[in-house]
Amino acid sequence: MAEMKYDIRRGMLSIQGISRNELDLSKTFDCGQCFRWNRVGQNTWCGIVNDIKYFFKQEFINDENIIATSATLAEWERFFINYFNLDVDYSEKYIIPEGDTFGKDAERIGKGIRILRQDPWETLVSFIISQQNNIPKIKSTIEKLVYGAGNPINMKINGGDKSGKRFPTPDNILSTPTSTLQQAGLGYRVPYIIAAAEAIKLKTVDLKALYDDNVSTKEAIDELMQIKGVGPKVANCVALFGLHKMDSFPMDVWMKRVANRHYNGNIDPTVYGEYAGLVQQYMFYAIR
DNA sequence: TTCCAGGTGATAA
DNA sequence: TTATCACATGGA
Repeated sequence: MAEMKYDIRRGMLSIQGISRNELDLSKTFDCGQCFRWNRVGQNTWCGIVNDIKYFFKQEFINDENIIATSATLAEWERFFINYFNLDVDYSEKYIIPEGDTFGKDAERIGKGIRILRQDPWETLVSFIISQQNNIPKIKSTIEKLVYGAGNPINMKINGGDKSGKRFPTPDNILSTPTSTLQQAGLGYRVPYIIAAAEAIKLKTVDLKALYDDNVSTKEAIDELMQIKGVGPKVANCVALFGLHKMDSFPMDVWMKRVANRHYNGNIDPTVYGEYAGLVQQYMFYAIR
């Protein structure tokens, strides 16, 4: 990656030197891996990370990819480069075999997606909610859950403060009345969310330990599946988007469609190499 | 009204 | 081991 150049104008940090193929915010935030980044204007997104509300804007001027953000330079360097995984050159991390035409097409369409390093607990809750649900409803359910069960905070927004809610902790979930959880629209997933909160609180499942690179993807998935309501699909999503196990390969209805249409009903993720999960996201983005 | 959504657990064979 | 079914909710 070329060296990043920074410019600060009117309090907004501007970043140049990242190509469109390396980071495309629209694809990254809309590819279904995250549910709390919302488009608030043309090429502009707003999201809450580390209890701070951030704005990101991406513009392509004369082929130059310019990212503007409310994050400070220190926040960008200390947190977001890692969050967007920008210290890794994706092009060397996966393989799409010759003759895999759908794989090549998906790569072309999806290039610019980054696999975000999201909070593991938030990812676990989010993907339990995602089951048998559509993306707009997942987003609204998560918002209602945060509003109903999260602790209030003063969020920093462009220097000012505004009250908001923190993503509910396992303790928050366990101390929230079931009726409140129901009102968030969780449906039959309420006991699953409670089971997840208990597993984390009792350390039956230790997300921090699973994050370690020495823990294999299979070990992490097996442990996550101890939680009632977490099956192979949700466990793979948590492993990929929350634990950064890049070879996780979630198989959902859309990927089954991909398999049926392009791979004779069966995809072998191992052919795509150590970042197979990234290829999965290219495919998911391309088919939807 | 019916169908569907980034599935899973329980049950039966 | 695999196949089938119920499960809440809300948008299209």
